[in-house]
Amino acid sequence: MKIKSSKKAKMVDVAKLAGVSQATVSHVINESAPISEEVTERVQKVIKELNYVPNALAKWLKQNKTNTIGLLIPDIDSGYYAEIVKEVESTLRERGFITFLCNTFYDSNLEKLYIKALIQQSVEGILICYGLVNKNVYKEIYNLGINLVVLDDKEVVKGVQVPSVEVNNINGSLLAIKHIYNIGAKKICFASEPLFNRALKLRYEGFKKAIQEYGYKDSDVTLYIENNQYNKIEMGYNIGSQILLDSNTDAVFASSDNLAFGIIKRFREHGVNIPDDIAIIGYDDIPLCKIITPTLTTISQPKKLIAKKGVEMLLDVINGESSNLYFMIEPSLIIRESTMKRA
Amino acid sequence: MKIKSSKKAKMVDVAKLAGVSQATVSHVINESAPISEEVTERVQKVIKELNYVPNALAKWLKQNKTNTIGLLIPDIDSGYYAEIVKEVESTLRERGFITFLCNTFYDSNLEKLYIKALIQQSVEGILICYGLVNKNVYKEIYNLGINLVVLDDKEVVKGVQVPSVEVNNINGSLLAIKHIYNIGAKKICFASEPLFNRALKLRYEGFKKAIQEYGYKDSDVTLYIENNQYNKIEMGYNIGSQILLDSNTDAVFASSDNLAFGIIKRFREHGVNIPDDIAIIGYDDIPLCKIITPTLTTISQPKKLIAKKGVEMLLDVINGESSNLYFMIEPSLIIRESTMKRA
DNA sequence: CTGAAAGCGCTTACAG
DNA sequence: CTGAAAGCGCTTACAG
Repeated sequence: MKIKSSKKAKMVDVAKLAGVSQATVSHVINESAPISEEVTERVQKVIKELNYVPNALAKWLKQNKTNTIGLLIPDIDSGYYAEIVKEVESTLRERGFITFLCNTFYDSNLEKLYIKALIQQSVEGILICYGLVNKNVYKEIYNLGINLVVLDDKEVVKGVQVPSVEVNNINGSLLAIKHIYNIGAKKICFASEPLFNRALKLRYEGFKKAIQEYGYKDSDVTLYIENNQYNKIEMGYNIGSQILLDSNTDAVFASSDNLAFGIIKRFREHGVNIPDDIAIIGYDDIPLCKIITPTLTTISQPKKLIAKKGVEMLLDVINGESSNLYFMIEPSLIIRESTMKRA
Repeated sequence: MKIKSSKKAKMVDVAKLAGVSQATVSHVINESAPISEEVTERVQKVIKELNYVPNALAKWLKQNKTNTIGLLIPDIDSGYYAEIVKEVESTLRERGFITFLCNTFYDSNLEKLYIKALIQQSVEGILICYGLVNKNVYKEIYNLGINLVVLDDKEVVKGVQVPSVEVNNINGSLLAIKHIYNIGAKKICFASEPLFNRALKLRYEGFKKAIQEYGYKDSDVTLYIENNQYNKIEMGYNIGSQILLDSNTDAVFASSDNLAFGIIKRFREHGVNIPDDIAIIGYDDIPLCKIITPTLTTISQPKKLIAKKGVEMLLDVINGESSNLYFMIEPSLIIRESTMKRA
């Protein structure tokens, strides 16, 4: 679409054509003063005529306020974060904020780049939906006095806790292993991508705690933890073949649904019957769990609640309200076909 | 994180503390004049000391340039758009642009709201990744002289074609039906969400053209086109049960992969063997096609190429370069298990 | 190599 | 109910 030759109208152009001052135009637009009906109509007519659109940059600069929030996610292409984003955006929109979404790919350089850009754009606050790869960035944000809330992480900067919302990952693993125990699995395993963040570490901690609690001996437990970070489904696919080499596994606990999907794909290719030969349970409860064959038993993260709480906390921080700066949410077990033995 | 009590430093603060003029600080930061090494170092030291971050709003206002681009997608929670977004963002970043991502949910009000917000924020251009629900908005954007490129749509505003990139949807359907014909399907059907946009309409057109070309009689063809727009997988799930009522269908052509997934889910629940009882082919080639059971034969959209072409075209429009304002990309057939009969 | 000054397009006390 | 004027935090010719 070609740029029209006519220049963009400014507020002063509207004022001139309407025969009023610029201040009056501003008041009409923002309803910030009681302008007479006659003048109001005249101004509005000119605004339409000139296709006038206020320049938000100028407004924000003057007001020292932008009503914008930065949102950092690691991977747009994950059902989990997609749901969080939707909820965060709509909640913020209701509260009059615009969201700037940034996708970091877990790349430490991109994390820095985006946060710098957001700060330069004078966002009112930043909501980070995962534990940053580069923990130093928390300190940088702190030093600049930027309002910040983090989901799924817990950090202390200079003795001050970063406001955060977490799901109880320890209990998530406990729920998973309890279920596996209840369906009678004797030989079990824990499959995970590298434990590069707090959530994954805690799931592993919870797993270790759970096997003690349910009396699994070390010889009945195998760990498959990848060394390198890459596509989760592929990681699962590779782990799947390792599991098959240990022919006596009864149940797999995967640290994420996507990992479980990869494992399932491998099992399926080798004619392994799920759950009769091997049961499998995931983590996250992304929408796909209901679509896959077999449908996937998993630990549900209350994503809407996480998002809502995070937004609430951030708005409190912005408004200087001293609310709780930490909130823990409990996960739950969703039982589906992948652990429902027929016999 | 609490707001630190110290105020944010401005350029003038840096200037004072470094004992130079504001202009000099600006030149150091932007390397816009040959400042002596000694002064440069002094200024940079103060910048660090004060944690100074330039205010982009002020800069952009003065320069009348933002290096930002608005990106509109209808649904972040779709593998298709997620891939497009990734490619668009990274391509734009290489070219020095920041992307503002907006998720419209196919909601005509949100479309307007976001576009207005983007224009007020003075983006250099807008890239829309789907046919807008509200076609009038194209005209509004045109009237404001905003640089625009659209993917997967083709519109003319006031006699001027909106710059756009399309995939050849007619040929996509031809490829699909040709394949269905080749595997020997006699009774076939076309399943689709409502034909609310150009891409879906063209896929339907292509389907009609294809059945003629391959000699299917009307009595061998059934249409399942939903009346209401809702979750695609659920739509597919519902269409799936309708297809099963017509017990003699040999092959299904679904207008999107997600729709196909819903159909597959229903078939599976009823013990229908895919592809031996009924073959199925989707459209889009989202990553999930390789994961699902059975893996899904589909028409591949070259998403990276679409994204790259779109960005390229938008940058051309912004720079006033008179490139081609329309580009058509050819789809291809990806054969997987869902149409690979064993016998 | 460095600085004084105008100006980007708005908002907002304040005066009348 | 309306307007004159200062100022938000930068950039950029221009002068020296």
